[in-house]
Amino acid sequence: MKWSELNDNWCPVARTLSVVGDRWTLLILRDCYLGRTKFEEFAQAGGMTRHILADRLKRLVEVGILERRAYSTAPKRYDYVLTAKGEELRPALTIMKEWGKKNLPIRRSAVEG
Amino acid sequence: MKWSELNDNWCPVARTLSVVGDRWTLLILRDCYLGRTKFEEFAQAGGMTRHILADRLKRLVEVGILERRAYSTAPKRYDYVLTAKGEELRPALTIMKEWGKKNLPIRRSAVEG
DNA sequence: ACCTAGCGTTTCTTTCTGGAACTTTCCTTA
DNA sequence: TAAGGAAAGTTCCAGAAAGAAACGCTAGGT
Repeated sequence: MKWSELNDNWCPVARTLSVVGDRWTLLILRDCYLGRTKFEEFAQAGGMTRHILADRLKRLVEVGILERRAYSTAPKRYDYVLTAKGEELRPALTIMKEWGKKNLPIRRSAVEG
Repeated sequence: MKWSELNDNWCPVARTLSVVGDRWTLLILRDCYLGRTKFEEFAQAGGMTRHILADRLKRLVEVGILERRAYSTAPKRYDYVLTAKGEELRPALTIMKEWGKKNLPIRRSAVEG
């Protein structure tokens, strides 16, 4: 089965994962929940390449999790803000945060957010 | 940043995703929550190739989300069962299930689990 | 005129994934 | 006792996706 065929899967979990289930998308969402909205912010904080970032943002907008909003007209600039739909996924990330804190402690440094 | 560098990231969400954040791992977990335990069951239900499945199962065992347990010694056979650690991620999948049901309705058929 | 910021896009190389057959170890059935 | 099958992986190859890093575009600052 191809990843793209998952969006009509019988299982709602599979359909959700067809949208947010890849390596970087959930990390972008985390950044959104932390208040980031701009391309450059995601690019610097997220760690993925700009290439991938542009692609994932487009997909998140298409599916209605983020909204692409012009915040400046003179030099055309857009940022990305969470929609209500996007907010509904926040609890899932919260669970992952707690799980990571508890089960995957950092070895190199003790800093934690 | 490479995916593998994520396991010592400052962010607990990132660390969690370094373990379960890829295309198929969460789908394997879904199967676990549905009661599947055997390699062949995952292979048939999940839709991923056996290749990838073997790799992901190994990783889930290494990190302690699943336990590889011999259920037959004569022909050596193993199955994979959730640990307590693994059970703790169930709520995240539940949220994704609900989100998918609500926000990504099926177009082709009306069957739903 | 030149530099910088913001938001992507392009190119090239490396890594990962999909598909399908193959292996190994036993068990069953004829 | 030979044939066939089941379970749990492995191996091989072609094609898709990701990483790195530079390039492009628009517009404002100096």
